[in-house]
This record gives sequence, structure tokens and C-alpha cells, in this order.
Amino acid sequence: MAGIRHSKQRDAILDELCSRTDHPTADELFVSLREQMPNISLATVYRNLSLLANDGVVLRLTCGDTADHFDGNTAPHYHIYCRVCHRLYDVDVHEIDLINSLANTNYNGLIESHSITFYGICEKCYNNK
Amino acid sequence: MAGIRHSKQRDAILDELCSRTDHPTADELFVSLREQMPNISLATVYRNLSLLANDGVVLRLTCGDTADHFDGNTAPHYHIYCRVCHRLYDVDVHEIDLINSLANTNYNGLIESHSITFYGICEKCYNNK
DNA sequence: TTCCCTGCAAACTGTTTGCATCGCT
DNA sequence: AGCGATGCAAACAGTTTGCAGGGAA
Repeated sequence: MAGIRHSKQRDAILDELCSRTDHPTADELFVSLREQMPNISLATVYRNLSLLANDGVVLRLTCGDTADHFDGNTAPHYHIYCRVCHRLYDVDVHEIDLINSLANTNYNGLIESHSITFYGICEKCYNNK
Repeated sequence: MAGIRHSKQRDAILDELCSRTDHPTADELFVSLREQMPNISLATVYRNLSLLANDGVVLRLTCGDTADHFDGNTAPHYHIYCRVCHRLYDVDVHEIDLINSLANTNYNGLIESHSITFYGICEKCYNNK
């Protein structure tokens, strides 16, 4: 986090991810990055995303979609995975701390905070039908 | 669900899954099933698990582990995925309805009930260290 | 100058699919 | 006979890894 090394590619990956509010997959990031950095390789994107996720600099979101998604916003928030458009959205559950404490009350404090993904239909898809 | 077809293999897969309280992967089920049914193929296990999951007869649990896990218990309950032993456990959060209504209050009722997987450390791993 | 990093290609893993055959009604 | 289900093997998608060369500290 603090002592993280830098490289042109790693910085570009982190910048690109943090500049987006969607929750791109490694491949989606790769496609964007190639515009500014045509020689970047997909393996580098995967490698650095794993590194950054293990360091807690970014979030890896596994939701049952074919590929993992990533989030540059590590502030406490939840996600909803839309069964219709297969996208992830931030969901602003104001009672986030209450939910976490409820869960932990029933499980001896071993449950991580702020790592819930809900499933359902996003507002856009719900309105479009 | 009601109109579901039957076959020796499909029934065996469902029986085996429902008789277990762990949350096996397709391959783990396959290994068990082969003892009673040596010619069963892994593709059949995958095919039927997908069928049953799509029909709502069983639950498919995606948790960031390498493989999907399955649960024969469709009664409302949550899960916790242990970061240490990489296993899924049922977690009895008594306030399950409250949590769902809190989430839905903040997202216009589009969030599915009863499909939360928490992340953390299971009690066994927590005590063993 | 020492590592860490990259790009490339090949390997790997979980899962799905095509196809010929089998089995139930 | 007809149709779905099976077993096998090949195909697939996402991800990881080995390696030789390049770049940051």
C-alpha cells in the first residue's frame, strides 16, 4: 500500500481503474489501456490486479459472472450484481454498519465488514421492462 | 421442480447433495458418486447441477473460490466463506429478514432475499490459531 | 547491479458442448 | 419408435506461469 512499487504499467492500470465507476473485468481494463499503451499485455493486467487486490489497494469482486470484476474504491460500500445486464453497481445501504454488526453478533466477530454482494435487478433494467 | 424429470444419475446427484451439509463442488460430488456409480461422468454432474440450480431445486454458490459450490438446502439462510480453509458454512443470522428489508429499503425492492455470502474466518480456523 | 517487471506463449482449471449411443415410456 | 439423458473427448474462457529480456531503485 505505502511501500508499493511502481511501473509505468502498474500505475496506468491503477489510474484507469480508479477513474472509472463501473467495475471492469481484467479484460475490459486491458482493452481501455491498450489505447494509451498499445504493447501492454493481458498477463500484466492480471498480474498487477492480483497484486493490488492482495495489497488491499483495489477490490476483487467475484459475483458468479464469468470473470472477476475490480473496484478501485476501497471505501466501505456494498454491491449489487444485476441478473439481467450482468453488471455490478455500488449500492448505498445506509445501514451498512448495522448489517455488519448484526452478522457479527451471530458469528463471533469473525465476519469481514463491507464485503457483501447482493443479487437482484438493477434500477435501469427494472425500469426498462 | 414439480415437473422435473428423473434419471438414475440425476436422482443420485440430488440425493448425494441433499444428504450433505458441506457445500461440495461439482468435482467433489463426482468423486463421491463414483463410488456407487463408477461409470458416471463429470459432464453429467455438471449438466444436472446446472439444471437443478436453474430450476431452483438446489443453490449454486459462487464465492471466489476456484470452483462453484452447491447446496441442497434451499431454505432461507446465509453463508460464510472462510478465507483460511476455503470452505463454505451456513451462518444462522437471525436478523435475516431485517437485513433484507434494510437492503431493499435502499434499493427499491429489487434485491433478492436470502442470497448473501459473507467473507471471513470460520470458527474452527479462528480457534485453531 | 540487483531484482522486479514486462511481453509473449504455453499451460492450467473449471465448465460447457458435440456427438454417437443408451434407456425409458 | 421417439426423445431426452448419458459418457466421452474435445472445445472453451478466464487466469496463471515459465522464460528471456528490459527497466526501476
